Amino acid sequence: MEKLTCDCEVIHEDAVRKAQQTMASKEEYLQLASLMKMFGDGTRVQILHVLADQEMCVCDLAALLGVTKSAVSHQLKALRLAHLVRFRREGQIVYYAIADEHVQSILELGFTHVREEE
Amino acid sequence: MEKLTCDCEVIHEDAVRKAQQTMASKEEYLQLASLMKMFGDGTRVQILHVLADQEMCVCDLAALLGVTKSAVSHQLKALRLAHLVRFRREGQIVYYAIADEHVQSILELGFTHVREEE
DNA sequence: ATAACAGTTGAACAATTATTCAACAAAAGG
DNA sequence: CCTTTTGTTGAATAATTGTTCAACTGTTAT
Repeated sequence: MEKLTCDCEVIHEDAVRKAQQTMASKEEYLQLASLMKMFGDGTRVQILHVLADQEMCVCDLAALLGVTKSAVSHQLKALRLAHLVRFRREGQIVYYAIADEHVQSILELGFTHVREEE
Repeated sequence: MEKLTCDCEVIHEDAVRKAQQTMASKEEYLQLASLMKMFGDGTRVQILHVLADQEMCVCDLAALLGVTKSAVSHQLKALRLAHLVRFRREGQIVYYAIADEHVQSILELGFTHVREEE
């Protein structure tokens, strides 16, 4: 039995109960939110879109996006932790690429939605 | 001809040029990022997931999520501006629902990705 | 060794953001 | 008309976040 900590009473008890049953756990929503957060930044979304076509090294990404290597590296680390990119080292150069096809699918759905708005 | 404002030289000129051609405009990336940002918060993503199943009023959402009506209303406004939810008023009660099927598709892809991680 | 270059990291700073509180608008009912 | 209730709004606050700078790692070449 969970106390409802809000400033109002439930109006449609049936709807709320039904929702409670179909909901995922709070942790899962937080995981989902932090995944989606990766797509919620201009620099990161550019990186992901570019890497969906071809692998690239940090330096080229920095030049392409007009930011410092450091900035790109920080963002790539975040994307790595979210399992959205993978990388391979070749000498001193590190090449990054998209981790899997989900990334591309999510980007495409997003673009579709954006382009449909008036 | 655009000056590259970063702290390094281009290493793979061909890769960078190819990327430049397939890239969308900066504005489009920012629009996409602000769309995806809507999914990048625990409260909002819960709201979207719940509304994907059934419409709900602000009060019930607040009770369900354990936050104030005000917090829910602020988030619903953001979701409205991103064209992710629509609403109808019935007396004093305002019912919110998902705007279109894209929302559900994006959520599902996200959940799939999250659940695939070890 | 030493120098040069690619990349990473942590601290600091600025900017954005999510929540609460309080005040307000709009509808319903006594 | 006055009260109650749903919902919205703006200001304030706290927390998160993206970038830069500077220092550091590791690899390559002289």
